[in-house]
Amino acid sequence: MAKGITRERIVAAALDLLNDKGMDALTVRALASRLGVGAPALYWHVRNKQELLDEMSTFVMRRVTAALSEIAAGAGWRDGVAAYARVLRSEYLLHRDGARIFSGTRFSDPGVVKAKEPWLGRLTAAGFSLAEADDAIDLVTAFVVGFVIEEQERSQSAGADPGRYSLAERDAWLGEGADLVKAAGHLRDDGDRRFERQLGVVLDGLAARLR
Amino acid sequence: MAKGITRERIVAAALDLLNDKGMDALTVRALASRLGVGAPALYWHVRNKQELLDEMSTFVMRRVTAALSEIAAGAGWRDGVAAYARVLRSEYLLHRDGARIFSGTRFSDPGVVKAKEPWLGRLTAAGFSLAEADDAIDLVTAFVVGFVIEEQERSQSAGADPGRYSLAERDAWLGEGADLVKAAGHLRDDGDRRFERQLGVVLDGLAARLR
DNA sequence: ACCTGAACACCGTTCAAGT
DNA sequence: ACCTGAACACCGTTCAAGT
Repeated sequence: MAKGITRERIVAAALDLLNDKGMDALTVRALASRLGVGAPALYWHVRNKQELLDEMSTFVMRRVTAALSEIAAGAGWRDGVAAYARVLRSEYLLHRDGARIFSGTRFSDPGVVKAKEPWLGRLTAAGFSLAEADDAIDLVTAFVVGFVIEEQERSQSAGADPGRYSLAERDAWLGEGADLVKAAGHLRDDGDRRFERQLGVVLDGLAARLR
Repeated sequence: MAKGITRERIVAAALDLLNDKGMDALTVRALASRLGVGAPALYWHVRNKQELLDEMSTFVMRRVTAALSEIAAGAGWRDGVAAYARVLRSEYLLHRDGARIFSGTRFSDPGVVKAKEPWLGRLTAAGFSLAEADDAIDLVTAFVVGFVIEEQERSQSAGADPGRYSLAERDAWLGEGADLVKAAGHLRDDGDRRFERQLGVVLDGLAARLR
């Protein structure tokens, strides 16, 4: 019953395995056994493990572009860019270590790269030059990637080593001085709010380019 | 002559090996042989490979904080934050896949975290609230991490697969349509200039918070 | 205290052979 | 066309034993 392995089923199972067991446990052998086949069977459908990882990240990015094509048809540039940032973050957050694994990989699907087209159109229509529009998309993408990498690392090592991020232990670990660092740690609120505030700063910076 | 392995020598050799051969070739065995010892010898000085990676990233971040303590004593907040962003980027660029490997890791040295203290002081003195100052540092860090991950991935896969990033091949790969994406690709200039422009946008966004 | 030799339980990948 | 079985050249890590 497990036969009839396809490229899509392999990618889907790989994403499941990643979420279940984490990056280190995402091995060709474990993936194959989850699909009910031997490890060499996968090499009929996929050139090597790197191609599998590329395919996984292409899958995630296709979901991002699909989610975006439904939104933001008539919205202003600011709301549109904000929606892009939120969708990218939430898709990364769906997968363990998503930002680290899926960022900075080459897409096997031209459609994912082409998805930039309407955004460039919207931004230039709003008054940005083409170069500014391209910079804007790259900047927002870079911000989301960096933000979520830190966010996921934090939540993961909090799970593995609870107390490492408790405020009291952190204060003790920091030792003498560093009062502002400690105070800032106590002010720190949840990821959603911090994301929205920092995204707002980026959008304000982009808005400043329109004058 | 190769004896007298220390933690520092191991970390230095690991960074060398990373630059020479890349992430996949950074194995405990290869590192040991470069130091003229057997692989198990390293486990006397380091708990496991993860601890070695943490130590490497702490080393890199110590260089960042050291470089910063020499600059930016009397500079304004904007120049100071810009200097931080540039130093962080250039230290990441010194190591192959530096941004991906060294971002989002836990520091073994409280001193690295404490280095935020003078920055929080400078930003609050300039009129930011403590929460805004903390956000500002995180935002700039996230931007640099995301930017350099993309930058290093691009330069690495350009080295491995030349032509993959040639404009003509890329245009052909994109196929029909996507005229703005293609035009933006042709406008794209070098990393330094793109970094400075995007950093400027972030700084403008932060400046908007001062009113 | 510091390192070696040998071993354990794994990896990704290849390839002849089966159906 | 699709998959198995067996094998190759590796991994990270442990541990008794040496000095």
